[in-house]
Amino acid sequence: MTEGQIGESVALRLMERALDAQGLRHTLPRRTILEVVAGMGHSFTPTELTEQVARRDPHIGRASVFRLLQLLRGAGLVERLHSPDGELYTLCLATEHHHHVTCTVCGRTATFSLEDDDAVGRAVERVGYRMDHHVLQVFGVCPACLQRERPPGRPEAPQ
Amino acid sequence: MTEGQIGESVALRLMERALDAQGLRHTLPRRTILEVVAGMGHSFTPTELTEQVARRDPHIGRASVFRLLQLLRGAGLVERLHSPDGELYTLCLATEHHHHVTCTVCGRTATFSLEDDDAVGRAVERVGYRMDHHVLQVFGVCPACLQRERPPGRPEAPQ
DNA sequence: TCATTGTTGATACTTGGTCTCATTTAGAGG
DNA sequence: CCTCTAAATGAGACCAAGTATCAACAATGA
Ligand SMILES: [Zn+2]
Ligand SMILES: [Zn+2]
Ligand SMILES: [Zn+2]
Ligand SMILES: [Zn+2]
Repeated sequence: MTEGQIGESVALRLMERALDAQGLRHTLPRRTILEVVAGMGHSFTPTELTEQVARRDPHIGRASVFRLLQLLRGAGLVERLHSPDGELYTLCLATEHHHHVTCTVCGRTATFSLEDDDAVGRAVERVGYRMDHHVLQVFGVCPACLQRERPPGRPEAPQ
Repeated sequence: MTEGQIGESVALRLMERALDAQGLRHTLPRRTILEVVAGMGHSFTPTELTEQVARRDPHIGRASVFRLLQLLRGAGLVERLHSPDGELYTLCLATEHHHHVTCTVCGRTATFSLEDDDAVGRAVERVGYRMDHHVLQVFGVCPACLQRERPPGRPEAPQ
């Protein structure tokens, strides 16, 4: 079993458990969409998702895909972010608070944590607001794409 | 002259200078849209903006509004953010790096800075990415709305 | 004044997403 | 296994936020 497949089945199990926890029913459309989401190796756009779902079962409606995405977001298992080229959804299984970097070249996403995450809350309180929630979106270039961008033997020109 | 009006004229001047700096022409539609943007006391949705623009000059096309918004974003004078209820644009004149808190009740926006803003870049580097840009969106409740939410004499129930 | 080139508005189109509603189906209880 | 009900579905209309195209128009510089 490849690492990807392990990740997939874990993701699938977690997502199903999250739906169970909300007393939601097991249906075939849900199962299909969940499998597709779990199979996504990286962040995906709604169109990518709906296309892949339609490929497995053209009968499944667009609305159901969005409905499920919303449930998963509510359960904290996928996050939506607003990338320069459209909406991106990312599967996210980590439980402790963290943030995401998304590669603007290939879409690969990594997670990281801040040493002092509460700094935001404190800074906001200083201007009199009560913080509800915060979203930190980071875009950059992943190690693999950096490698490709600056091939060995042709070092980056000094800027 | 009220504080709001001072802010408006400053905003207007800054925005026109930004367009000048790009060698862009002075046109009536642009002027009108700029005035409306400058007159916005808080963050606004595209629909709010287009409605207000249409009220001043129903002849101005939706596309021109979006085109100008894009120019202003490029010049760093307005920021777009993805709020729970739709897109929000915020006029932003400060020059040094900062972030925004948006009140989820009334839309009022405040700015704040982090003591250690580079913490994000460092955290991202630690996972091997090169950071391009980051967006920190904070939503909360502004002092005024907090006041209204918890009126004097009826203290917040201990939770 | 005139020519150039940037800008505009109309219109069509795309993407992301919600709403409604009639039909289907999961799954609980008998 | 059957029955009933509430949940879930898909079709399709609808809406918001943009973008692309393109012919008409207008700001500026010569
Ligand atoms: Zn995550
Ligand atoms: Zn990459
Ligand atoms: Zn700002
Ligand atoms: Zn407020």
